[in-house]
Amino acid sequence: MRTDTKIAPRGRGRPRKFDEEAALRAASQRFRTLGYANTSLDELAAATGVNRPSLYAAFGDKKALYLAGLARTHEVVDLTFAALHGVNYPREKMLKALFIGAIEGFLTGEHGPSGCIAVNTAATEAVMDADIRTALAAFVALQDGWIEKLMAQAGSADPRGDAQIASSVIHSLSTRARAGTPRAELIAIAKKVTALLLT
Amino acid sequence: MRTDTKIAPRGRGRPRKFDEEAALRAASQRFRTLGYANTSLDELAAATGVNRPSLYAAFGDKKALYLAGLARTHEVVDLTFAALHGVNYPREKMLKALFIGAIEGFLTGEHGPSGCIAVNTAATEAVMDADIRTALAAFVALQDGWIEKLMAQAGSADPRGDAQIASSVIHSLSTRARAGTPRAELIAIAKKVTALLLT
DNA sequence: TCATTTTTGTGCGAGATCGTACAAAAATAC
DNA sequence: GTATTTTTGTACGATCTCGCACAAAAATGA
Repeated sequence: MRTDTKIAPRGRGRPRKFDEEAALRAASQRFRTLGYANTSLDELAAATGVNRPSLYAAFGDKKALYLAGLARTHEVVDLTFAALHGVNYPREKMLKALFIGAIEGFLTGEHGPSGCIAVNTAATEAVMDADIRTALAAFVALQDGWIEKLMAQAGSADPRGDAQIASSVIHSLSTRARAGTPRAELIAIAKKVTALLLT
Repeated sequence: MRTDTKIAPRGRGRPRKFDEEAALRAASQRFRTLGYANTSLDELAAATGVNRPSLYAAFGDKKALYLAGLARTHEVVDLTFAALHGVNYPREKMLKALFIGAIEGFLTGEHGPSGCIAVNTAATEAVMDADIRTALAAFVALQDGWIEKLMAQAGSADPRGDAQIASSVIHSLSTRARAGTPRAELIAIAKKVTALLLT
């Protein structure tokens, strides 16, 4: 993953000192680690290298920044699934790619395994905040839908059912990663589901 | 579920005006809805009817109160699983009891479906807080362990594997409930996994 | 060179939040 | 009746947090 991006010139006034994409990445990372409510704007400013007024100018308030981070994650996940689309994997290899990819992603993080920002931070806010709930639902639907497509492509007899189960287990793998479950156990669970789905 | 409990006399000084169990229930409910970070002590005081100094005297600080709520949930879940232990259900009926029980519980809540306090609020704090991470891991292990026991009792050929999958799907059902997924869809997912586990 | 535009960065103000100090209240023990 | 013990409830201080105001800075356009 490239971390250096250019700062596009924006015409008239004083040029920006920060890259919006990079700032969004850093902010998302912080939100993922700490959760929405635990992440203060001071921390976001420190993490992004952008001070609060500039963050507000660029993204709006805290919630808008969080939603932008969720949307960015949504895009990244979308692209990741799209990359598997059209690749001619049999079901077993496809499932392995999905689970291993998810697990390795969930195990990354600034302060230990951090799982998925949507499953483990958006879900917390979802009950009280309709916007975040909508974004979470869209994220879940995106994952369910893509896996269904991939299962169909790989010749599953029940793509919808297989996708719902695989997707659900991925949600749990995210939560388990945050709980400190070691990689080997996560992989063991993935293998069990894979075997079951292949029967 | 009984909501009225007696206030036991505590010997010497002025008697308590509140029931510790009832206060813990109310506090847990609030934590489950709002998440740990979003729940202020003012809200807890209002929800329990106990003012802050008394809450501190009875439970310690905010985190101790949250952990006490998690522990109480742990006990309740433990008792619920224990009730199914020894009951002579075949696998299908046992799985149905597990999934339906989970789903109906997840759909309750003060402000819409609130899922599971451990999966959807403890997981958020787990990365930064070792105590909460430990409690979450214990909760997950409790559920995995019980379902394994129940699957073995019901004659599963791979109780461990079946339990990991069923337990994982239950985690996802909690998250999906908070995302606003309707009951019918949650039940459909449960049915799909049940069918798969019975093959 | 001078005006215009946009970003930066300091600083602030209103409000929320946590935890506790302290006196009054309500019980028991002697 | 008096002393002792425990809880209650008000009040407070210290800190954090959010969002913005405002002047300085750094670019472009005329």
